[in-house]
Amino acid sequence: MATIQEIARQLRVSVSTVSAVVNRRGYVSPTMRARVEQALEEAQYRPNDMARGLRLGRSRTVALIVPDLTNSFYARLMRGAEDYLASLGYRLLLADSREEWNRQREYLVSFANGRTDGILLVPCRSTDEQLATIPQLIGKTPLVYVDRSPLGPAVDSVVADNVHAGYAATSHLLELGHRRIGIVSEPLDLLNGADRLAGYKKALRARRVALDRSLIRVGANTEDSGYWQGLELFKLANPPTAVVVCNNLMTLGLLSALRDARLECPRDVSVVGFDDFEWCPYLSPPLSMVRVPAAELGALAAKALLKRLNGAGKEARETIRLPTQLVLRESTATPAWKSLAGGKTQHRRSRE
Amino acid sequence: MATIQEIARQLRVSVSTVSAVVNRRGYVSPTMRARVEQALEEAQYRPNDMARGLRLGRSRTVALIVPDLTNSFYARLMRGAEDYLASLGYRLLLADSREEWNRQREYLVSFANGRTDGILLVPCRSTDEQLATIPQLIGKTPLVYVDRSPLGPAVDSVVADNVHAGYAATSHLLELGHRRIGIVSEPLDLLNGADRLAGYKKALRARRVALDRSLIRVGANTEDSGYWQGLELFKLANPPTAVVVCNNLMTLGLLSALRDARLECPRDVSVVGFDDFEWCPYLSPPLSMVRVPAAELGALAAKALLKRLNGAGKEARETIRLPTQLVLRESTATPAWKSLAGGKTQHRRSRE
DNA sequence: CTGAAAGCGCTTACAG
DNA sequence: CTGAAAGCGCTTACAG
Repeated sequence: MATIQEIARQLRVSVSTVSAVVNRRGYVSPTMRARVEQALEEAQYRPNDMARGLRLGRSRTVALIVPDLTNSFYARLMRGAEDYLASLGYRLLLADSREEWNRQREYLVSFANGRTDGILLVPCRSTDEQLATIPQLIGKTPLVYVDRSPLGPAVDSVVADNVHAGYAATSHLLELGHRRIGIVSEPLDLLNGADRLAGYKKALRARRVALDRSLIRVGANTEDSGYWQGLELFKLANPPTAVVVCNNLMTLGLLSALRDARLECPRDVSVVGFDDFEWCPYLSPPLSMVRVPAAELGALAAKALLKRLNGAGKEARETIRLPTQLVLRESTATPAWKSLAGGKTQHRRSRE
Repeated sequence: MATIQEIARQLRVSVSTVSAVVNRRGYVSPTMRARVEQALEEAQYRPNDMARGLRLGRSRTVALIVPDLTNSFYARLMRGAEDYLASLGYRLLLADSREEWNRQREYLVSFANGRTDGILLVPCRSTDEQLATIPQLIGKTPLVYVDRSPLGPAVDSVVADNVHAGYAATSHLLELGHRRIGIVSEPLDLLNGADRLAGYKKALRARRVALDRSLIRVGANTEDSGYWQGLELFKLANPPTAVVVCNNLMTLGLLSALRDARLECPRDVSVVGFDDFEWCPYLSPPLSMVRVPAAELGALAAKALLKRLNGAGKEARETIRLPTQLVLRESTATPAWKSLAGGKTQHRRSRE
């Protein structure tokens, strides 16, 4: 592949001149420019970004690490980040940690060594000790946490308002008349999970509904765990008439559990899931879901990172918290005992 | 960030020695090694991959460009590639062309300029002229086409056996007794689309069912186009009793069309979709789908690329074609006219 | 076994 | 306006 040197030698001009026309900077006489451009074209010249990056000390490249790229929530988050970055001439490198600390560690090191300008991280589940090693792994590469953030305040992060999301989902069920409301929570070592559960508790408290610990199940964010935790809930002596499920894969699992327990949704049990996505209206029944603004999360995180890159980097770290939205479809309804007793019509939303 | 030079100076040894211990190559006396390792540790040394890549002329990095990362089919393909590459110490860079030629072009150039070792490409829809410019865009960076391949034979590619997939889906419907079978095809400028349609025609021919052009609708791979093409089919004077839909998003759209046409699946119309994925069993009805081995596609493409990288690169280009699988659920059944006439029980599969 | 030096391809003051 | 030269951080023959 042709280099600037070769082009310069061939044309008997200096490399600075060739470099100037390649980068459209500095003055080059029109005739000179034309000659160089033609030579570049003929030689099929392509700048070597590694050399350029080495010289410049930056690559206009940002990395994003997510815990599961097959989960459309993260795919949309990625897209939000990419669109924002592309509009400013930055490239996005993507990686999937598979919720495994070792993979995440390797990616962090790899991106830091590759001298990526900055890193966007949806951290995988990890212990406090692991989290504490992150700064050391990445050296001085700027980092912004997205969607999930560690508990310490000294980081930049962009997350959803999970407390309010949990509160809103639970309140909706309470308003329909449900009093025994179960929750399949995310792991509590994830701040998101803890916050959503806190919102649930807050909603019960606001309505003066006593907290029943047997209705709180902590899942592992997988379809399987949604299934098993759901079954536990349904075989309780006094089972819930409604369930909040804090992640989309677990919602899927809970649907299976419902089926295997011969329960019908929403007739027997109402369900509110988390992380709405394109297929939800087509599920059976169409699911009421909390929509978390994935693309905005990605875009704002990218924005915060670039700000950190360009600013002196001395401003205080900040956490941005985005509102969520409750999308009602057909998986939530007035509880059976109430519609029987009170004769109220069953609460349903049209499909759209 | 500390450099090898700095470490060497500080220790009063040569850079070669430091480099040798960093890379665990060549002989360094144990005491020397220990001293260097400690200094490296203290200085929090991280090798600069750009410098290394510039010097070595390779980066152990491969790029993958897909047309839609929010489509779980491509997410799984990506995962297959990543797993294979990681096992051999290669990194994967991901990009999403959004089915837009301009984005794809920029990524190709960017990866080529970044001196990525090789590129895996699921090409976006493009004209023959656009396709013809690809070699020029990427210079001599090795390229393997995945899932979709251009028509010329002079490329490496790993694709599904789409002719047979279309044949199997259609044959299944024919065996159930359907004779008016519609198809919502992918765009025909995509070889995949053309092949799946060819398989459909082949199946009809094998059963001596006359081809009815009004039953063939060409969609655009979007949910919207699945919806509209589906409606066209259903409002035919003589509508189909079954439909093959050649892509997962279009299948989604067709489900909406069915609903809006007040048709029930599979009672009124049977449906076989393409690109099975995790939520299909939960859809209403659970969908019978052609499963394309996305992860294998990704892994084998990565393998073919590495072979090209390491081999002298002189072997003939080759196309690898993977078999698909028909997954039967509840969206396909004996046609109504037949169950009425023949008194046969309706053909159903359990949900599993 | 260890050190001095060249060179990967580029950009950018600094002269002329 | 254009050219000669240094240097980004690394690896690797080549001497010693």
